[in-house]
Amino acid sequence: MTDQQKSVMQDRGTVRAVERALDVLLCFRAKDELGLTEISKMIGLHKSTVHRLLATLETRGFVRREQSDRYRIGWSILELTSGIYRSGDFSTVVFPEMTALRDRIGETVSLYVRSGFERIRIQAVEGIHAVRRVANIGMRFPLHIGASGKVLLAFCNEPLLDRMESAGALPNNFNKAEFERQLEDIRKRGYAVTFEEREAGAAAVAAPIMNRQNQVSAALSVSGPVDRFSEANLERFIVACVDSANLIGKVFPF
Amino acid sequence: MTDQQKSVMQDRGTVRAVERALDVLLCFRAKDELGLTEISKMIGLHKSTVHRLLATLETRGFVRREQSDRYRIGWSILELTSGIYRSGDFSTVVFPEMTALRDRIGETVSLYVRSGFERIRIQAVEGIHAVRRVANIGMRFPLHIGASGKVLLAFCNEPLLDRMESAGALPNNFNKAEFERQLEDIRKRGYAVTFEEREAGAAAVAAPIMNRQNQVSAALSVSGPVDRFSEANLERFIVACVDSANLIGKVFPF
DNA sequence: TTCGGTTGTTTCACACCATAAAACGCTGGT
DNA sequence: ACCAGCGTTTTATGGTGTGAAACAACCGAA
Repeated sequence: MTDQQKSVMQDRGTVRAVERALDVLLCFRAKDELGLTEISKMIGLHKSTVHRLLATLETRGFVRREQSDRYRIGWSILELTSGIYRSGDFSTVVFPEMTALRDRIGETVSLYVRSGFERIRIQAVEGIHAVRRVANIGMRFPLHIGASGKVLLAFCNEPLLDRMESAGALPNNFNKAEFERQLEDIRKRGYAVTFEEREAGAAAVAAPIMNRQNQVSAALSVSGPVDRFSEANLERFIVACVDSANLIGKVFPF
Repeated sequence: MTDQQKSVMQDRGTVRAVERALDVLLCFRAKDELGLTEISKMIGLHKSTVHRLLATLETRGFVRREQSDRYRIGWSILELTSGIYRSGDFSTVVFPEMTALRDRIGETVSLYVRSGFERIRIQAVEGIHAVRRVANIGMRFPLHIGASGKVLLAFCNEPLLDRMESAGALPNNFNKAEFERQLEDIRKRGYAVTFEEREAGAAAVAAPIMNRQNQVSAALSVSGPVDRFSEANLERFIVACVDSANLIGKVFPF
């Protein structure tokens, strides 16, 4: 163990073994079936260490093994998610309003929150045109790409963009001045619109959900294929999305 | 630390600190907002220990704090769930078939797997009569109560009931001989029917989903108010449920 | 205001336990 | 038969997780 590692791990007030175990769990974001050696390479730990961590995770149901040598996320994770939306009355207010918005405009409605320098899609209601059900709830995306990311950045009180820059969370050729102008525009309008930014062929409208302290707590977005985001539709989408976001922000105690 | 504790923790091949951290996480099954001292009382650890564990969990996004002193489950949990159904093609086979079954009969369709001495509802499609959306996916129930629990027990190759008995997972006044007869009956019929067993006013039909090794891998259930489980309907429910379970078992590589 | 009783937070010395290397069995491919 | 890769087990070492105690900040009661 190097001196650098030593000095880093000194006095952080955290438990190293636990951090490593959680890192093992987070490996399953990338792939939903992993072998022991595979994991040990991903996080740079010794096989035996990972083995013990996995055994520990298994006793509590956080990982499971299907046949013999392949590990998967365990069912305990599900138990914890069932309570995640219970904050206040997520299921009686937010989800119904998202569904109503989807029914009004027909496109996919998503809800994002910020976590660190990323955003997480914490809930989604599929558009009526959706051919396949993509269950990518929980997925992370960068903050600086996509309508809802920009909304979360634009209405954030702290100088988040600066912190991202100094943390190296932005690409090298990132035009910060231009981006700041975009954010200013979003703040003025009260919503964001993007075309084929995060995904080719896709467009999105996003509006901020503000809490009572007038801080942005989430972003509500409407997204779908660009060809359905015509001039006429776009106006409808914007109005509907902003309205729903305002309504949720008024009612929901984020 | 007592000698008893020492001897217990010897040679388990697991990491104590990690087990404790996971126990902290599992506290959020009972309540979705907890204070530090509250947790420390629940699992019998010192405040400072829990504090360090929570700080560690927070760095990886497994818990979050809303205002200052209240802890909640973090968003990282959501990231892990998104991949949980990806085993094989859960979303393209199992979920559509469950939805189709619901559309055929109108009642709530649930999917359970066994985890230890309990069953977990890993997916559900609400019946058309459902007034409120109950998002209790991930919820645990005993194996010996309810139609799907009995199915999981009946078609389990190992002597699970014996192990439950010796582990004290059964109530004191449990009539094991009678229960064994019920299981034998379920094995003969190929499905289970219960009336007001787990919940007052509710009835359920459940059928096993068998994998290629002819082991039960899950239980599919149809449930609703008893008054809709009349003689005539019941027959339809049973046939439809068994059919869907067979279909899923054939296609899905559990 | 001044208490007492809560919180959550920080510090610190000591014993303990997590660690990684190495050796082990096992399986599958060549 | 061989090798390469896997997961598992064992072991000595010293790093590190631990809980008591002291601390700070809050709240309601007297």
